[in-house]
Amino acid sequence: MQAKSGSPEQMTFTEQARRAQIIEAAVEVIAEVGSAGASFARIAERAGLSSTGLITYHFANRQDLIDSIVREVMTAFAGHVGPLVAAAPTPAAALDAFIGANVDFIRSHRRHLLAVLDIAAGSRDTGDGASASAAVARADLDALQELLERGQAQGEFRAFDPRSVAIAIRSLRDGILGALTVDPDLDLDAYGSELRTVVRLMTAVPPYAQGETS
Amino acid sequence: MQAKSGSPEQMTFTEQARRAQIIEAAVEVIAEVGSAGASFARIAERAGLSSTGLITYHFANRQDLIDSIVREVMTAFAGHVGPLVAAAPTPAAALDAFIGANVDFIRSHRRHLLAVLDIAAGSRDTGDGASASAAVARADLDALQELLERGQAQGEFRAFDPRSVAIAIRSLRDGILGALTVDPDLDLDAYGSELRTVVRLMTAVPPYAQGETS
Amino acid sequence: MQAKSGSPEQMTFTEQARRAQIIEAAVEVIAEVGSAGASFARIAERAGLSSTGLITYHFANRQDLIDSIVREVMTAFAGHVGPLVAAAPTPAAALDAFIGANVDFIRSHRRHLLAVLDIAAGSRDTGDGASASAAVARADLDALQELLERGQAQGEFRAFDPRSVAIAIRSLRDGILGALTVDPDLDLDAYGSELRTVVRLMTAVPPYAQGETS
Amino acid sequence: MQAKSGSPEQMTFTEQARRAQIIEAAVEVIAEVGSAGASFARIAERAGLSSTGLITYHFANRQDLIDSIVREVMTAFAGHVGPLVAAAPTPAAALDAFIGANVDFIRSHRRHLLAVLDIAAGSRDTGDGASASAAVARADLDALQELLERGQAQGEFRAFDPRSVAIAIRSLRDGILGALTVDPDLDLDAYGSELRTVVRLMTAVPPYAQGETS
DNA sequence: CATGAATGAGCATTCATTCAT
DNA sequence: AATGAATGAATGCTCATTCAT
Repeated sequence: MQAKSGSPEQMTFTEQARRAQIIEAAVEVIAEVGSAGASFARIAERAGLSSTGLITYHFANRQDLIDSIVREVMTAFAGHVGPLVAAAPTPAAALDAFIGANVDFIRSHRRHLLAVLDIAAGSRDTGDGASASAAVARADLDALQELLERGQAQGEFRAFDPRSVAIAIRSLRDGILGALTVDPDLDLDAYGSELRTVVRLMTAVPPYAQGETS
Repeated sequence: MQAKSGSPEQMTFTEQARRAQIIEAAVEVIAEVGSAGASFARIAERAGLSSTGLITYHFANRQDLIDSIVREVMTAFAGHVGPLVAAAPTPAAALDAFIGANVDFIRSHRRHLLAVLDIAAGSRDTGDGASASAAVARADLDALQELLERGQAQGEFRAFDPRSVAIAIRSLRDGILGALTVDPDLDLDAYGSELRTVVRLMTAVPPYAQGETS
Repeated sequence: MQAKSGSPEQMTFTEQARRAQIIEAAVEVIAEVGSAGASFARIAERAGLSSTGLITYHFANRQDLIDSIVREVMTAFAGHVGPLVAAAPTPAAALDAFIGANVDFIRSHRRHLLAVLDIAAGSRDTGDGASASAAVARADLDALQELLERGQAQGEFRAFDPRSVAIAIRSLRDGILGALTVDPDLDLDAYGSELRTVVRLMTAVPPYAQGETS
Repeated sequence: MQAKSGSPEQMTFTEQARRAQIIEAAVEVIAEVGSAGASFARIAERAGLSSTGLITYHFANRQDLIDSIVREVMTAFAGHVGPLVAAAPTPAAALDAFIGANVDFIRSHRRHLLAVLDIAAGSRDTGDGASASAAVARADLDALQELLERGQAQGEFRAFDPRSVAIAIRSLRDGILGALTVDPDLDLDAYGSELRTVVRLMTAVPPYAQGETS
């Protein structure tokens, strides 16, 4: 009778299409007015639905909708960034590809990421500690840290605390969206290339310093 | 008859104390459940007030309360970071001091900054673009950019786009709070010192370049 | 998603019925305690609704509800008075029919008119001057003035300032409600017939004048 | 300790002055935004008081303030109209003086009367049935009726139901304020003189009709 | 006499959610 | 599968009134 959260295979085609339509509308609304301002009424209006009841019909509740958005966007994100990073020959190249792929994805999915970022910012205190966005964020950070450790093991990266630098790199990535919000005309190409330089400099083994300090 | 927003000198002692008490309670609540979830009811409860009416009595508006929080925190922030940065002999030292002072302030005012960051994240779509937090954020970024340009002029920093790197550094600073939210046990000392290294590496004139130009 | 103000044809049967029910309850409450005292809570209670939310569900606004009441009552009023006035053979007969029809309508719709009068009295200071009730009142007065001018052109009415006498007649009509409020046991039949005499006397061509011109 | 409603003799000079000042401010505010919109905050602001507490200090409660306004204005009204009516040699002259004095008083005390009219319109349902304004209105009407009866006894007025015509005349008088509200530029002189004519015509003994019907 | 801080009831409105159809 | 009517809790805010000073 009600909102199945089961795997997609159990859904009819119509069901899947409706869910996608609602998620897309919700992403747009959240990107525009924030998660807090994205009422079911506004989302339904944007999606051209006749009633907010349809949202509750397809999603168990608000949290389910929000989680679905995060899952959807992060899946697409992983599908874009993952292969490019995996294809890189060395950890340094992978890190460079990671920044580039992130910038690319942000360019093409700005609203989706703004929405997810807004959701992540607002998901505190839920008690269960395992909101979809928090879990995804943690996994993301772990992967980055592992990449850094591999690079250190192979001598491509200088000696740093991998957790700290992973956090720093994630901060830089997330900061792009913040910058875009404040200044929508930001030149993403220029900023992205500066970011690649910055990340290279902060991770690279210093050419002389290495010898000098030893 | 109500809620004067006049300068603090025009306020009675009681008025100032109550406002401070309410602001403190609001900061705690916002840091915990976000600005959107920080209802007057919750703030009043936290502050031990008998009713939400007292909040409206001391602040004209919800917006007035929010703006007051931002003003209060940013004033304290500027009071801590500003002098330390100003006292530094060179731009590079100033940048290092900036990171250090930020980490210090975040350590001692975590909830205050979480609150302000949450407010800033949620202040979109207002249109006028002149919400208290947006203005403060812009001024902050401009100051950082100017510092970088001075350092470049004095040959302390490598050639980079000052705006981009200013944004990057701000991203790193703001990211601390995000990291603290996800992982409250983060070792701030360790992360702060890694951050200082990272910022030095990303701005410093590369050793070989240094040699070439000398 | 909510509170359509569209034409009645676009409404479902249920919608129309609920709106009518709420309007009827609101009229009763306003007639009793005035527009200012007619809170949604009181109206909902009178209508037997479970919550004030249902009022906001069917009407966009308090203003929308108030305007709907005025529109509804004035439409019924025009539907009763208009044809009777239009059917009269001469302006004098029309004026007589106007008074009679007004008294009739007041008798059968006392509370409705009390409500509308109260709304009209309270709709000041809005500035735009185009509240539903103000517009209706002006149109009403204009029609009355035009009737008087026609009567003067046909020699049925004495020479008077048509605007002034229109205002006077409207004052007499509106005064009925005031009198009914103060003294609910007022004999409307007696008062109505006296009013018809009074209006005839104040507009008729004086007998001697009549004789002179014949 | 608190708001005495006792006779003026028991009040100090300051007390009297403060009450007058508050009443005057309240009259202005009520005339502008209506009784419902005239909050203590607005009245205190208009009167230049530092707190609404001062109003409650001088008046027992809102009803006391409202009643005081009505009493004050109606006393002034009676002081102006009464003597002029009493000085007239005949009932017909008294009635004519009554209309003239009313128009005069309205001209010089427009806001005061608008305030009282608004108060009267909103004073329903109080239960005790004896709100200050209702009592005053009744006394006013009784006096008018008595005047009409005297005129009939002396053969100056035609045979009509004195109560009905008294109500009609009061309606005409009260209507002036309504007209002034809708159209502030109304020519009071012209309207007043038309009103005198109208009242004469509706009360006078018809020159021929009298003979014809007998 | 006067002040201003405090109180708590009441307001219109928004909202996610339920449910009969 | 979808609709739209209904619910009731929650929100920011206004208000008359109280009271210690």
